[in-house]
Amino acid sequence: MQAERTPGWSGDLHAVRKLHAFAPMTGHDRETLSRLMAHRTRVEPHEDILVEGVPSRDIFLLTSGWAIRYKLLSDGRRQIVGHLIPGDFFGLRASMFQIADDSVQALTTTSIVRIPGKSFSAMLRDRSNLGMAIMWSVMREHSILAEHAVRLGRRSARERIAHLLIELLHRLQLVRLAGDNEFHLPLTQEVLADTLGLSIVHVNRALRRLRNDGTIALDPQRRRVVINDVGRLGRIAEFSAGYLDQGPALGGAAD
Amino acid sequence: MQAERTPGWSGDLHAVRKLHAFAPMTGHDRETLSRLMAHRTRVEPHEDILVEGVPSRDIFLLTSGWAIRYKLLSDGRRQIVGHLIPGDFFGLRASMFQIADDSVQALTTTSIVRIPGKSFSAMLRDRSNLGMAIMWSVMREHSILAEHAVRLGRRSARERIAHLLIELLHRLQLVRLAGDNEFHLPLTQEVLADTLGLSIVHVNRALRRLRNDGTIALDPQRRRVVINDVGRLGRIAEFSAGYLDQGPALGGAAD
DNA sequence: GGTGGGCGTTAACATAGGTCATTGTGGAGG
DNA sequence: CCTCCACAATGACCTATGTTAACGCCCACC
Repeated sequence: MQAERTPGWSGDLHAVRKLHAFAPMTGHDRETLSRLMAHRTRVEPHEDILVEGVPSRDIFLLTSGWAIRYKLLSDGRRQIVGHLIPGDFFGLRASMFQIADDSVQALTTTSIVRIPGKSFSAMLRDRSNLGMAIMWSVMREHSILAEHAVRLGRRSARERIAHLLIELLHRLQLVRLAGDNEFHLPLTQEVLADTLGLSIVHVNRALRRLRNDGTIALDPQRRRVVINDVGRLGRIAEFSAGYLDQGPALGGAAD
Repeated sequence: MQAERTPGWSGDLHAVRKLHAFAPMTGHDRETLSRLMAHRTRVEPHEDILVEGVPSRDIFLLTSGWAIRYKLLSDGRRQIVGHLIPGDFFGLRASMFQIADDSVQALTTTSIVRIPGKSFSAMLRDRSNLGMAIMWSVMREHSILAEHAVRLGRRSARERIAHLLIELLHRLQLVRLAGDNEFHLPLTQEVLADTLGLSIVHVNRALRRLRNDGTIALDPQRRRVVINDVGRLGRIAEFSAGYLDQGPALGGAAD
């Protein structure tokens, strides 16, 4: 369903802010993006945008709301392999391979922009900053995924939660969707559990401990987290932002 | 330390075979590769080739032996995030960002080829098949990593081992380093544990069960695995090869 | 031909985290 | 106003996996 207008850069600043952190978005790039954004689509919660095993050629940009990338096992177990927030692209891998190798589902009402595979190829061919910036954001996603694996394989429940919260804080700050120490977190405990490889009950326990500690505060109604002591949470998580804050090495592969 | 000669394609077939699965390697591509391979380096077990946090501009190609990609926590916990086998490239992310965001260490005596960042950039700029093929192999690695996360987050010890073995069987077969149902596996139980997010003891237990089952056979001396019943192991793992066997969509982003 | 170190194997025991079951609460819809 | 439903919260209990500790084997090295 069609939704918001696209008056200049009102709602799409997220992507620009993020990409800008990598490569300067020229007027031309912005124009290109803006043209691509001509038609946005609204997606409702629980709707799948990409489905594992199904062909897809296009690239997507999430412009508002949250989504997850996940895989299912036949007995219903689900592992969430990533979270998509405004400014994130997805579908690139699916467009390079024949088919999507994981599913993407909206968590909240979201709006997305579909960039035809052809347009994206053209951008790459022209070596526009935009194309390069998107490649960079794929690499960054790869880094995030590697940290996710460490979280799943070698951290305790408490550490996993702490680490995820700090990671999200950083990512959201980059697109100005988080304050210094608080943000809107539309994840149910079930989603957290499937992200962190834990049971719902245990997520609840660990969360409560963190709250009793006074380390964080949750407002379940407004779905808001406040991190009372960012330093402490970071220490629990043993978080180091290296994998998120890397600028590009412009002389390198992207030269 | 300098080692083998590079007479034509003797030892480097692995990479070619793998890349060929993606895009036809023209004579020109082969020539380029071969020029790049001019000097190979030998790396001894336990030697780090890349270190998390340390700058690196070059791309590497592993031409023989095994290596791992890993991260450490301050108390010594280690999570292996990937295995590198002959034909695998690494260092691309490190070259796009300022620094490596994980470490790469040789498991066996290996030989590697260092491709200067500049040469790689040039290949990309020229849109050579080689450059594209390398991008493709990065994407494939991303897919493998996503499956790794699922393995860590939502599979039991037994399933994790089964899944890893089948994955390695497939990957090794692609470069002709595995037979129909057996291959050389130079991973100690400690490495398996750090890969699978388990303790050494528990890896041992799960492995023994698999052996008692008759599902697999191990020759610890010769470091060889024989999978007596590939179908069964695959069913235990709930393995589907989609994420490994994807050919390229040449009309897509790589068009 | 000792000896020491790396690796695999096992048993006994400890615990983080899973499962099951129940209750509360707020919002959506009749 | 009542009902339903999704979600959070918690207690009781269970189990997969971790920990500690010991032992054996092979092999490299002295």
